[in-house]
Amino acid sequence: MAPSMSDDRKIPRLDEVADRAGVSAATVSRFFNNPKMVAAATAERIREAVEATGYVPNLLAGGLASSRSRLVAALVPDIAQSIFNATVEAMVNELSVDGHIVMLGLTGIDNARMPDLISAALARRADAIIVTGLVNDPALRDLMRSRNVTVIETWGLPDDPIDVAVGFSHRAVGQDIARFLRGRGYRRPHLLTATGTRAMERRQGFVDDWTTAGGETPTEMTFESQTRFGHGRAAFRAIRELPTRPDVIVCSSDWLAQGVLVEAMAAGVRVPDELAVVGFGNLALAAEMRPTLTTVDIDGARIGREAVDVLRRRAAGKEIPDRHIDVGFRLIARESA
Amino acid sequence: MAPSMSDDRKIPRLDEVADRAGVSAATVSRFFNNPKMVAAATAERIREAVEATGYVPNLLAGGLASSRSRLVAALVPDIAQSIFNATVEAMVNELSVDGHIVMLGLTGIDNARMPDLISAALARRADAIIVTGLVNDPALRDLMRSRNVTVIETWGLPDDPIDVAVGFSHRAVGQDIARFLRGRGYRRPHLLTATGTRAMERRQGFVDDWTTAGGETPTEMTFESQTRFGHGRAAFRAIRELPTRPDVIVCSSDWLAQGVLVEAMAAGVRVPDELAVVGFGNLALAAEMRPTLTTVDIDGARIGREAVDVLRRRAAGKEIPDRHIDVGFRLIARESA
DNA sequence: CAGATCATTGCAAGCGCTTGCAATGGCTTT
DNA sequence: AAAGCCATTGCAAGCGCTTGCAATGATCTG
Repeated sequence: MAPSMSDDRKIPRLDEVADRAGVSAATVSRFFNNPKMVAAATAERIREAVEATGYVPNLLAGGLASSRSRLVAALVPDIAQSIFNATVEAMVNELSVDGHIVMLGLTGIDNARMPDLISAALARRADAIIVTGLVNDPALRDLMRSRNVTVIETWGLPDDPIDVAVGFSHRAVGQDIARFLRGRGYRRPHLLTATGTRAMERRQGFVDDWTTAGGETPTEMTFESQTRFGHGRAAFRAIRELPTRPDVIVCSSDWLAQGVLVEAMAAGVRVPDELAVVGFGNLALAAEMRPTLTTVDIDGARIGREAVDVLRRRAAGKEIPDRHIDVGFRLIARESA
Repeated sequence: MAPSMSDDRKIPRLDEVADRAGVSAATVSRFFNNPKMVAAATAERIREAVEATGYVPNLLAGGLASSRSRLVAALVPDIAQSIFNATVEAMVNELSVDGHIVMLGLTGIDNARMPDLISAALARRADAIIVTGLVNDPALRDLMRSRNVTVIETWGLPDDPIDVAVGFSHRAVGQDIARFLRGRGYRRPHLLTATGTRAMERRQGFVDDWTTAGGETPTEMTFESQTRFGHGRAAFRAIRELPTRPDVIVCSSDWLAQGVLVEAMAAGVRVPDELAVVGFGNLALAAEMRPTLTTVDIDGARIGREAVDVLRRRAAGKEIPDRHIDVGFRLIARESA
């Protein structure tokens, strides 16, 4: 009944468990951290003592002594309706198997809180820091490199990773989309791009491939903020005013694409005959709405798993031969293009 | 260039900063934890020393000594496309202002991993544990109550909270929907419900209100798993086979509702004239798709903020007078009903 | 001007665990 | 039967910080 703050019943400690089991604290410690070192009979007595006392190890103390925190920081821009959620989810699930916890840090779509969050992670002596946003500040990169911490950059493949990168080539995505649309005979693409670095890389990949192949420079619009439905809507209307109407709209996110689609349907524009649409992300909706959306699928969960795999290899003392781990992507052709 | 694991440059400690600033370690500690206690001139020297050494406090050691971890555990079923994300996002953002970090735990939709995650949180001596899933095991509830940790249950208002609850009455939601539909003249509701405890409470609220007001017992279907688009689709088709066709479908999630809607449109059924649909959650899509969805909006971010507010009040030594904090809900009438 | 008050600071004893090293005793091996 | 090996366990010295208590000097107070 009383609020839990007030009852300060004593919390059992390691040595009490040890006393009860008739062994030293060291043995109980080993029971938790290195079970194969303790004899079966002893282990059983310890197990009973733990049970009886309701002992829960103090990992703050343990971490201090061993300088292993069993804490991994996951730093993402946001989780509201983020494309990164599958990655975070996979990471959290994989790591909890190993007895690690994850600190969730939200850097903001502009990554403004990145420095503070990295500090917070280092202050807790995180075993690893996994970021999806970009860390541009050289001082920060150096700080992380100077610490005994694994750093994994995900969802992209920077030329010179801080440590290890798990992701795919955004440029290649753009190129693939260009190639695909060319193959389908489209002539006048219009690009709808968010101003983020990666969306811009995809855009550049598209433009380069398209023009190199003799296509005209695509018309385009960019958006400052995170792209949502509303932007897609507005964009569709703006596009209708264009002197030469595009025959396909290439969006930097499925949200954007979905907005365009909804507005196109409302305007009675036939998709893809009059106007085709391509998205990016393959959200749950993409395959469910009508028309179904042609988009690019990234296996976000796999990115999370691969990242954890790197951590495991490190923990096992193995070297990571290739600092770039490419998980690729898949262009999924559906009804909209 | 070398992987960061290998260069073990020495990490600066508190006393090195102290030496450099010509003060004792205690003073530097106070500089970080209780700045108003140190003289301005001294603070400035310390600041410089911190800067020069690149010192980052070791919060494992600090937490051990002070028995304050500045760690809050957030335990949610999942984050894939979860209705709880706004709550988690708000919490993380609010807490980082106070210098707290949040440990994200995914309990699974059946809450199977809840016990392990609570142990993990207690092992890190979390200052607070915030759960959205239900903690049914009495032993677990007692364990948490016996520890010096604030426990906040969210998204519901259990009769006897472990500590504090922030949420709303699911029963009342069901009742409100029943009242609303009656007001609009609907007669034959059909319920689509996930088997979760809370969805069931809403269902019960609906049924009780509906029948009490003289309505016939609604037809219904329940789903074992997490409800997605696909379930809504399948449900729609099944409903078409019913002997008496319902005039409104009440879904326990927007996903379900959206699936029904998509399938209804495809089948040429006019919404809401031939068939109305009500959802729950007010996802981003609800207002964007056509027809727009009548649903119930929960201010998830507010739940997160209120929870953090409770933590702050506790930290300030204030008592929490009411252990139930009701954030309410809003039924949003749109086109679909 | 003596005594009291206050703002700063340092001392040193922990906080609860981990782990290198050494000790113990039972088994093998020759 | 002596020597060597191995599995198990205990000892004790930290890990890096916080904080109650006491000391110091400065500023007030009457």
